[in-house]
Amino acid sequence: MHLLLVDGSGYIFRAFHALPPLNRKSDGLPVGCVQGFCNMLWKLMEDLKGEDEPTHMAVIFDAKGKTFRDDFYAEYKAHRPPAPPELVPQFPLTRAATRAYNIESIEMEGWEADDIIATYACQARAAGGKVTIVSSDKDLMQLVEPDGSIRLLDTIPRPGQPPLRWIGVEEVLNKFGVTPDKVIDVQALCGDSVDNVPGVPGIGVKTAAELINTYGNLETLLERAGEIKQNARREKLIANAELARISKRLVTLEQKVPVELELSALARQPVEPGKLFPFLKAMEFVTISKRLGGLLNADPEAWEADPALAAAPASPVGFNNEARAEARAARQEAEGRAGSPVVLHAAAMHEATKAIPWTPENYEIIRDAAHLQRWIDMAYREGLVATDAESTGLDNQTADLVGISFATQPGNGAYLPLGHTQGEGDIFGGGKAEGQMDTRQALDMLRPLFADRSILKIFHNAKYDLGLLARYDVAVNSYDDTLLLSYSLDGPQFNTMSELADHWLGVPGQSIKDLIGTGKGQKTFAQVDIPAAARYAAEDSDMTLRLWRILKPRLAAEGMTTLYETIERPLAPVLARMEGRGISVDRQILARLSGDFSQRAAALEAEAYELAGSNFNLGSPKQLGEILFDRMGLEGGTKTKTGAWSTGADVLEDLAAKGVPLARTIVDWRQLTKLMGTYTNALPEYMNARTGRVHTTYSQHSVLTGRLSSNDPNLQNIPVRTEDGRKIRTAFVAAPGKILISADYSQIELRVLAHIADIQALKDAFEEGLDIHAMTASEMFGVPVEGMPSDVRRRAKAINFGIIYGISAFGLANQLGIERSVAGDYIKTYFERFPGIKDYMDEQRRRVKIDGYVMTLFGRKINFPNANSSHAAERSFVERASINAPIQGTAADIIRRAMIRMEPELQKAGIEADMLLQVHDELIFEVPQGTENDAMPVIKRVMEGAAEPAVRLNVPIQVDAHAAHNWDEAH
DNA sequence: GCAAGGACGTA
DNA sequence: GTACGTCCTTGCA
Repeated sequence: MHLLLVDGSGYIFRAFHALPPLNRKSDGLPVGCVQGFCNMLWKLMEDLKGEDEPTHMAVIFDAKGKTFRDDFYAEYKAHRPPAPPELVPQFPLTRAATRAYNIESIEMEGWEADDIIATYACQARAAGGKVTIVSSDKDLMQLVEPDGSIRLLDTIPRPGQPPLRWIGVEEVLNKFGVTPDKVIDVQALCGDSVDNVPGVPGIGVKTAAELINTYGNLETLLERAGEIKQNARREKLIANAELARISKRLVTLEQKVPVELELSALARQPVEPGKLFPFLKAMEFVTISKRLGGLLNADPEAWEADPALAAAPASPVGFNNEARAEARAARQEAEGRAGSPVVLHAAAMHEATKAIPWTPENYEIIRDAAHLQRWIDMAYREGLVATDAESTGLDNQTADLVGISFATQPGNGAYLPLGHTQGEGDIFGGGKAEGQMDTRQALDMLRPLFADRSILKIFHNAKYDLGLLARYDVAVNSYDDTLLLSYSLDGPQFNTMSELADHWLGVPGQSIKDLIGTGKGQKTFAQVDIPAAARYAAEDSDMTLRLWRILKPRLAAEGMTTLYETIERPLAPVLARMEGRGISVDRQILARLSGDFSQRAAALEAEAYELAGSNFNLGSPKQLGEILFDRMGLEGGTKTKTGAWSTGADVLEDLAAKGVPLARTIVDWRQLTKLMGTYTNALPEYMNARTGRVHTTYSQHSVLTGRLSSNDPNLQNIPVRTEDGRKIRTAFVAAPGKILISADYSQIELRVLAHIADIQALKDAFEEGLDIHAMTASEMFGVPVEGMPSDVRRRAKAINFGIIYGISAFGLANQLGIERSVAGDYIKTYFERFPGIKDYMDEQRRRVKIDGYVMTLFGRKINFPNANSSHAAERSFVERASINAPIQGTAADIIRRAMIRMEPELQKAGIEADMLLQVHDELIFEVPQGTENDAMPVIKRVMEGAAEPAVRLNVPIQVDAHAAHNWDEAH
């Protein structure tokens, strides 16, 4: 018999430190050690052929938890740091690898791998067999037998040494200066700092071997310690005799572990392709699979990946597609499986990262090129750097760069100040503060780093930094964004660094207000003194890096990799460029409108005072309510939730219809003042002095359903419904020599609904290009489309929208001004005419209660933590929102995909067109005049095909595009 | 100076 | 009935 025992745990740790990191391609799971382990096992079996070929074999691992040694010496291995988080998911995988090779994998709680190895080695030797222990652990040297029946084999590759190194008595003598039977006595004296075996302080291997060789063994030495001549050595031995005895117990391997498997059960089994290839495929080890396939004369492609270990399916999930429903089931199972490797990894990264202490005193201030170069070098060594640009404001189109911070490992950090000023209270802002690098020199050094695709830059809100850095001609390739990671995983739940730090790291986030103040006395970051700024900025990068370590692995664990990598991350630079371009606004048109509106508003104001019989603040709903309902005593007033009179437009319209002229006056006045306050007066304030254009800021991470939002100014709510409102659109103009194109999706949400809920009648109508609201009316009310009264169509339109919004009889009645019972009948009829709708709605209601979220066709999750609220109104709200969210969200995903593809497609087609704005289902472009007819078909094609190939919609998507010199005419 | 509420602009 | 952002008033610190 020849028994081969492999020290699996020892191998994993050595592989971890020796091999470069490797991640599974489809989900980023670390698998470097697993791959190394697989290679090692195979190579071992190849190398040990002929007379060294083992007849029995097992791989032994350390089990987690305490061992009997901890019972009598609590400090044993106490200083050992927790396993690196990348290693944690690989522990179970190496066990699985062993089984895949059809080799016994053995571990026992309470025992170290070495004890189990010792036990089997002794058993085999007693049975007259030969034993080879594959390990480079010196603790196992005590087992070596002079007769060669037990040997160690070191297979860890070392430069300049043969690949296989046999360790027999001679090698043990070289290492410990004694024969194997005395190794434990030597170790008892010299101890082991790694395992925290104390030994006798001040005695090393050399002295220990000399003493043991002189006195024969440890007990004799300790008994006769008084005879030793050297004073210090004698006293140490006498004082620490007990420590030496404990140390000996610690290093002595137990040879009588109650092992479960008999020796005979370790007899070698042939490799079975049916066990091997499903594992290798799950790990995505293509090269190993091919090589072993050739050697075993088997086709690796004949086996599917082991579903228990494979990457979670990232494919999007739909409602009406059976294959996708299956994928969803598989993914949810994967998500719920606590022991799944990616889930394990994510949890380990979270734990490990949280445990890293905060050491702000270590943050550095970079004041010269040499120091900056050291940080650039560190980024190259790590392959990544978290970074954050500090600037003078929140708008990256006007703010100036003040400094840049970096972190390459959790706990380190540096700040490169560039634009700090000196001297406060001086209206000229003082000069440049001392001790800062020249901005141009620093950026020249940093440009290659930011552009280097092999170095990952980690931002929090990359869009801001990308847009700011672009103004300094710094291009960024290869980046991650913790804000978008968080949004992909958790939606808009955590929006700020502060909230993320609080939730994931358990530390309070920083407040910029503490540095720059607030209100009138607010400073800019440039005025903050450099040490304080450095502490803040470096910590920001440190936090970003820590958050990244926690959030990135969650993508794979929770099946959100595709969403993040194909939609969220690539969209950020597209938005940054749109923000940077801005749109041209005609100041004169706005000024003329302001004049017109304010004159008319003033007239209405006077009229209102006349009608009310007194002057009051027309802008105060409180005062208006009191005048209408208390003083004038009008009937039919309703109260808001705070008990104030309700004076909304619908209430005033009702009153006007009942012959209250004041109500009409107020409605008109409100419209005009709204247009002035929000648009004609406000927009010119947003014109950028540098570009002469208006630059909105998009928020990619604020909307529950996946839509964008626009702010400062909001260019997604420019008026369109009223004639006066539309005049404002005429002020959004093309630059000289250019023309605007507006391209909008026609009925995108109803089409998405028709697809998701699989409504044949709706799909047919879209296929035939019918007027969808007229078709609905005709189905519901039995009125022919030809010559249909406009009111009938209007009612059907309201119902169609109602369906998208998660219809209720109450809401529909309100909208149409009809009885609730009539609205209920409408809904009933609708469900009868389009039966799939009800199924869809019920399915979403059911899912949100089970899962706490619903999903778009592209796999975006929309969370509803209150789905099972005890508050009935809240529950109903969640039900409606969960019906709407997959529809609105899928439409949002589609236009996001269109935007990501638009620029490369335009370029490919040789078309010069700048994408300027997005308004949920509409994209605005600026193109050279005369090229619009070339641009529009490309734009249409990209938008209409944006769902594919990820999702094949079974309704046609239609985009209408128009070109004109201003937005009103183009729309 | 700030937060909340009401009102209203968009898809 | 869904999803947003902004302006203005009000009330409190």
